[in-house]
Amino acid sequence: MILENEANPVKQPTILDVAERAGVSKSLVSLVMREPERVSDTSRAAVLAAAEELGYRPNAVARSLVQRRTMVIGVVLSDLHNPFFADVADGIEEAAFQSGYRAMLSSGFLNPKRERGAIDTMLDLRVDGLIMLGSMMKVSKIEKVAAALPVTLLGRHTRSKALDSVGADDSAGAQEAVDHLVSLGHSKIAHIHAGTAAGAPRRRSGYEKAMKRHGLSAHIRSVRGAFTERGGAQAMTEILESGDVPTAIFAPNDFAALGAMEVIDAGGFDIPGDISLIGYDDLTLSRLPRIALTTIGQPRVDLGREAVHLVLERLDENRDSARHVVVPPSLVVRSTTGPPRDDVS
Amino acid sequence: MILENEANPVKQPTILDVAERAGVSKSLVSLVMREPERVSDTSRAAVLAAAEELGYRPNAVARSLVQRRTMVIGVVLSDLHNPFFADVADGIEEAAFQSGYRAMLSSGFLNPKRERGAIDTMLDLRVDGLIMLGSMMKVSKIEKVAAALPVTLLGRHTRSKALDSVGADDSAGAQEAVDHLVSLGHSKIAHIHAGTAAGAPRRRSGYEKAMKRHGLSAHIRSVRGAFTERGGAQAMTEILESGDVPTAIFAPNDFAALGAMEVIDAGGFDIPGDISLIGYDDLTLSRLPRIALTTIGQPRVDLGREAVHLVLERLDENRDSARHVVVPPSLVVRSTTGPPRDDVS
DNA sequence: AACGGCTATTGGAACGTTCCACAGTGTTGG
DNA sequence: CCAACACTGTGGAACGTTCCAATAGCCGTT
Repeated sequence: MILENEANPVKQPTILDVAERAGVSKSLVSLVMREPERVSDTSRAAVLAAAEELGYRPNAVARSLVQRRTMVIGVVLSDLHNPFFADVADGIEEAAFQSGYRAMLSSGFLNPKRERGAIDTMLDLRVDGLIMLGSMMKVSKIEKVAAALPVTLLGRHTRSKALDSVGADDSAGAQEAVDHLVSLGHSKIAHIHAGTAAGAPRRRSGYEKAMKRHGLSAHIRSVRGAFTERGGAQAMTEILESGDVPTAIFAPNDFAALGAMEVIDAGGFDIPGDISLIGYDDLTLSRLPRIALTTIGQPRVDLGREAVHLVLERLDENRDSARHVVVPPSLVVRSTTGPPRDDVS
Repeated sequence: MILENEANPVKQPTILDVAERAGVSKSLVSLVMREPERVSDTSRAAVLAAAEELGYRPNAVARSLVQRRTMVIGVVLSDLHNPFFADVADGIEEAAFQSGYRAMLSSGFLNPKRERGAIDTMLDLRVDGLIMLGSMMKVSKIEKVAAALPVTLLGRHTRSKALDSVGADDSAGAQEAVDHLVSLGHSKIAHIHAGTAAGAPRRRSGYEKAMKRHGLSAHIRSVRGAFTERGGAQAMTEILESGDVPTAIFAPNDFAALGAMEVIDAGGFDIPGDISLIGYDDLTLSRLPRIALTTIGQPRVDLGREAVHLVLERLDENRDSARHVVVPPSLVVRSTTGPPRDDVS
């Protein structure tokens, strides 16, 4: 008895095995797999039967080699834990599948070095296009990657000539947030900003623009925070300790809003009685009843779909100039916003 | 002027281009890429310089074809949104990378058909091994896949002879939950169970076992719920409406606990004053101060690492019998559990 | 009877690597 | 001074497909 010493449990059948069994040439088997209608009924049946019996499965590696296409779109997410990206990835997988492509994901672990590694892996595997979700790398580095294949940046704005991008209109979203608060009667509306992080500057300028539009320039107040729970908490602490407490807070995203919420709760203030709070992103957890955060939602699945289209335009329609797509966000009203206590303060 | 009509922005250089430029054979270039120390200093320098100038990057597709190995471990997650899987995936990527492999993720969208599609993609791409996170497919179908490559099931128990598995000890975790409640003085402890869903039966039997061990057989009470917010809410509603309200609830997971929490809150009961609540899984959101759920945590990153090792044992060490690894869970105490109001009821 | 035009099928080259047997070229030691 | 051996480097086969030009067979037309 001879022991099988292969690492692989079973050697998989190749197109030649199928051809031999069906009594035809390998070319015909290949044709049956790709364009069955172009083969005679008898041959097709024989090939299909042989393939079935052997459990044949075309080797995508070999196919990719000769076609110089993998039909795979690589997706590098900066953070697997961010539920926002999960929704976007859904849209990406969906759209890719419908166009005959498949999506493969890899995580960057919120770390530019590891993100670089993830990209290299994708490049080695010769994916046909790349979508970067919330990348933390420098645009100039990403542009170098874009010289080799179509790259779309998602959730981050750029004016790059080499790169496509798709994102929500952060300025418009911020203005919607302010409009909502003003319509409730607020005027002392403070903003926690997240510095120069992706999307943060536009949210801040949208806030300022809307405040001016409502004649509230005097009340503009931006406090430095970050896109994290901690950043939101620190900024909120600073605001409370200043003694001058606004009636409403516009946080740069939901995580920061959550941090602010904790500090407001701990300070003995009521939300929204004393302070209204609005976030940005509409995380899944923001709709939990105990949280019930009013926020600005982004059309996540659409974002994913749009990103795939941008890649495919370059791949299948030879577009070679950059496109930057902007989609509108929308307000989601829940329980953390309401009219200020003293309408006439 | 001739227009470049290629779909690919730039044709990537091959090993032959590098060889020509460096004035050596392709074999030598290959050797420099794989075992640089076996090449003379001058040749190595020449090859490296040529590769650098050309921006050469070995084609993993071609390499995989000849080596019949892709050095990729496929990970099929049943749901990208489940933060539990995100942590596990971290462990997987980490461990795979350290062993020279790379992990590629794909989502099954909580749908057995699409999960099947994700697996087929992985199989076509000839990944070397497969890890399934919280799969929704029948074990018998997965066993067929396991005939072609090493497969590890994570977060789901099986006694399969063809498949490896790794999971936390759900029975032990459930017992820890009960032990904790009993040590606080509870005796009327009800359990919301999730039927036959993955892991649910063991959590239920662990609950019953612990109750018996504490001489509380008379108080055993399992109400049908599910692994979702909604399922938890429905079961909790049923419990409250029964008139016989226990002093503590052990939910089958954190999502269900969240649902129960909403119903308890809405019913005007205090947590943990009137009712203590304990979940299972330790989701990231469970540690938000407004939630602060006491729960049973699983060593997620370790689970991921262990899954990779199981795959690699088959791949690199030729193991061919199934292994089922169980890791112990641990209690995480937060604010939803406390002593019952009337210690002497 | 020869030919043109179909349709169905085939063999071989190509894709970009790795792997292996082998060929030079010194160097060492008997 | 030559056999043995390291050390470097090379050419060709192989991996499993797709693609393309070529062929075989058949039918109808002149």
